[in-house]
Amino acid sequence: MPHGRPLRAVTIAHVARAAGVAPMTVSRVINTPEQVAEATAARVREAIAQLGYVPNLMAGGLSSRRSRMIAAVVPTIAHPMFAMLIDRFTASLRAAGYQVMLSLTGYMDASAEAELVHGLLGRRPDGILVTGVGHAPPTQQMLSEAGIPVVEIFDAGPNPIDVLIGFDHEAVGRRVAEYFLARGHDSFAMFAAADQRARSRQRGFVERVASAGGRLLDASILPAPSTITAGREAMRALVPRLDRRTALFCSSDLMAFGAIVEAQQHGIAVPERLAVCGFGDFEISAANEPPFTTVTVEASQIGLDAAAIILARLAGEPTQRRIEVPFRIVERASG
Amino acid sequence: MPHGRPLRAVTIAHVARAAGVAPMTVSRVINTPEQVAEATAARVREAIAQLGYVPNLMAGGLSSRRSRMIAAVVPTIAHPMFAMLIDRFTASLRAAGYQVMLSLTGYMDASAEAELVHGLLGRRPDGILVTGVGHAPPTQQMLSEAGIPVVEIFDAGPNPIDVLIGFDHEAVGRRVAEYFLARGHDSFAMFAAADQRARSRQRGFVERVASAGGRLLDASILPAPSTITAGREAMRALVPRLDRRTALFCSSDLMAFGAIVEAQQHGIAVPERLAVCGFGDFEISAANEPPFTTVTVEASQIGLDAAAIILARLAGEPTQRRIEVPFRIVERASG
DNA sequence: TTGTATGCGTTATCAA
DNA sequence: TTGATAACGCATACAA
Repeated sequence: MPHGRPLRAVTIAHVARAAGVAPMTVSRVINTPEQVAEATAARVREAIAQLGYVPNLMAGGLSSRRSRMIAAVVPTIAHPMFAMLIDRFTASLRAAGYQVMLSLTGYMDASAEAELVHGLLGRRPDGILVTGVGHAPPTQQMLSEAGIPVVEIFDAGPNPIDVLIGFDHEAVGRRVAEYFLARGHDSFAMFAAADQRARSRQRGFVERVASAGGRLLDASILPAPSTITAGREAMRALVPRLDRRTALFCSSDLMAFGAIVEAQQHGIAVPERLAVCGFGDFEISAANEPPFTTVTVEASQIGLDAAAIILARLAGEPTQRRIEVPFRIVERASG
Repeated sequence: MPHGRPLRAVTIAHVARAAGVAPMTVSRVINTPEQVAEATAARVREAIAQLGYVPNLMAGGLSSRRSRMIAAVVPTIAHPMFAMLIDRFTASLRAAGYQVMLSLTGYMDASAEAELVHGLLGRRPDGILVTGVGHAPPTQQMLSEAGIPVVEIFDAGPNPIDVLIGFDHEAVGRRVAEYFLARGHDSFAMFAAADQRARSRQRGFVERVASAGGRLLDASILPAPSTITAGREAMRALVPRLDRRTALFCSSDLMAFGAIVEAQQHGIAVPERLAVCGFGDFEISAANEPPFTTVTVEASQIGLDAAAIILARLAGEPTQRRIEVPFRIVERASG
C-alpha cells in the first residue's frame, strides 16, 4: 500500500459518490460533456464545485497516454523576440486545450541541456519546441525517439529532427553587409555575442564584406547574453580605430544601442561618421533618439506556426517540414 | 484494454528484462542507487542506455504522490526583475532535483488566471510560486486547499495564503517622494502602468507628495505593460505643463528612459529642469547617458529565498512565513 | 446515456 | 541486496 504525503485528496471517486453516479460519468462530464445528459452533468458539476475537485492530470495522462502538455525550450525570455514568440505559442496551444511547460536554457552547456530535455520528456509531452538546430547527439536522439512532434525554431540547417521553422542567420549577415555596401560603405565592423546564431550572422557579414573587398575594422565576440554595456565597451575600443565613415552591425539591438550611446559620448555623429544596424527590432530601436536601423523577424509568426504545426500533427494531419521565416531590414535614422 | 497512440514506448519492465532484474531494482537504480549492488546497477544502467529508456514521470508521480515539479506563475519574463528571479529560482530547485513548470500570465483577467492555476494544480506540483497577493477568491481557495507550499512573491499584504516574500509598493512610492522632497523639489509627476503594483507605487508617491504640500502636475496611468513609447508619449503631454523644475517618478525604467529621451528632444535639461527616477534597476538605467536614478530590489534574492523556503517545507522543516525584501534608491545623474 | 472491468507505468511496502 | 504485490487516479473499451 503506497503512501506518500498525508493526503486528503479529492478523487474522481469522491465526486462520483457525491453525485450518485459512476466515476466514468464524472470523467465524461469533464472531458466529453456532450455525452452526458444535462441533468446528470449538472449534479456532477455541483459535486465538483462542492468538493473543490481538481482532476489529477498525471493519472489522466497515464491512462490516456496523452499529457495535454507541450514542452518549450528557449534560451531566454528576456529577449523580446522569444518573449513574443512564446506568448503566441502558449496562447494558441492554450486555446486548443494544451498547457505549455516552458524551460529556459540560459547559456547552458550541452550536457545540462540533454539533462533538461530528458527531464522534460519524462513528463511525456505531446509535442516539443526547441530553439536552434544542431543539438548534441544525445539530445537529438532523445527527441527523435520520443515519438512526438518536434519543432526546431529560430535557425536553419540541413537535417531537422522533424519540423524546422526559422531562417538562415548567415543570410542575415550577408544581407546587412549588402545593405551597407549598397550605401557606398567600405569600412565595416561587427560585434557579436558568443552565441551560436549571433556568430552565424557575424560569419555571413564578414564573408560578404570580404568578398566585396571591404575593410573590416573589427569582428569582436562578446560574452553572451548581449548587453548594452558590452556594446558600449566594444565601441569604446573601436573609437580610436574608426575610419572617416564606418558601418557597424551588432548582433542585437541592445548592443547597437550601447554602441550608439558610447559613440555619441565621443562626439561621433550617427549616422554621418558611424552607421549602425542592430538585430531584433526591439522597442528601443524605434523609440530611441535617433531611432536605429535593425533587422526584423516575425517572431510572433514563428510562435503561431509552431503551435499550428504541432496541433496539426496531433490531429494526424500532414504538415510542412520546413518553414522559412522572412526577415527584413528596417531602415531608420542610424544609417 | 486502454489504448492511446501507437506506442513502442520503453518501460521499466523492458529495462528490467534486458538487465535480468525485477522492475523494482531498475527503479532503485534510478532513484536510490545507494541501495543497489554496484554490479547490478552497472547492468541496469547499461540496459537503460541501450534501450534509451526515459522514465515516465507521470506514472512515477502518480505512484509516489510526488511530482518533483514546482509550478511558477509570473506576469512576464520580459521584465528583467522577473527574468532574474525565475533564473535563480529554477537553478536552485533544479539543483535539488525539481523541475520548474513556468507559466506567464501576461495581463490576464482573474478568471483566466484561475483556470491557469487550476490546470497547474492538476499536474500536482509539489509546491507553487505565484506573483502578487490578493488573487481572486477561487484562485486563493484552490491554492490553499492544494496542500502544498504556496509562495506569493513581489508584494506585501496582510493575509498571505502561506508564505509571502516581497515588499510594500506603496512604501516604495513614499520613499521616492521623500527622496525628491529631500532634494528640495516641490513640483512632481508620476507615470504608472495599469498594473496592480505599479498603481500602489503611484498611490504611495502621490500621497506622500500631497502630505508634504507638493504640487502634483500629473499622475497618469498608462496601459500595461510599460514601454519606452508610453514614457515618451506621457512626457510629450507633460512638457507644456512642466514647472521650472519638476521631479518625475516612473513605475518602470523603460518608461523613465522614454521620458528622458522625449524631454531631451524638447531641449529640457535632465536633471536641471527635470529630475527622473525609474523603477527596476534595469541595465539601461545604468548604461544610458545620462545614467538615471532608479529603485533597486534584490529580485534574485527573492528567487533564492522562494526556492529555499519551498525546499525546507518539503523537507518538513518550519520556515518563515514572511520575508520583507529590501529596496533602495540608486542615485544617478538624472537627479 | 450510463456503468463495469481493466490497465496505463511506476513506486511503497513487505518479504525473502 | 533483491523481488513480489498492490495501489496511485484516471480513461479506454465494451456492455447494458
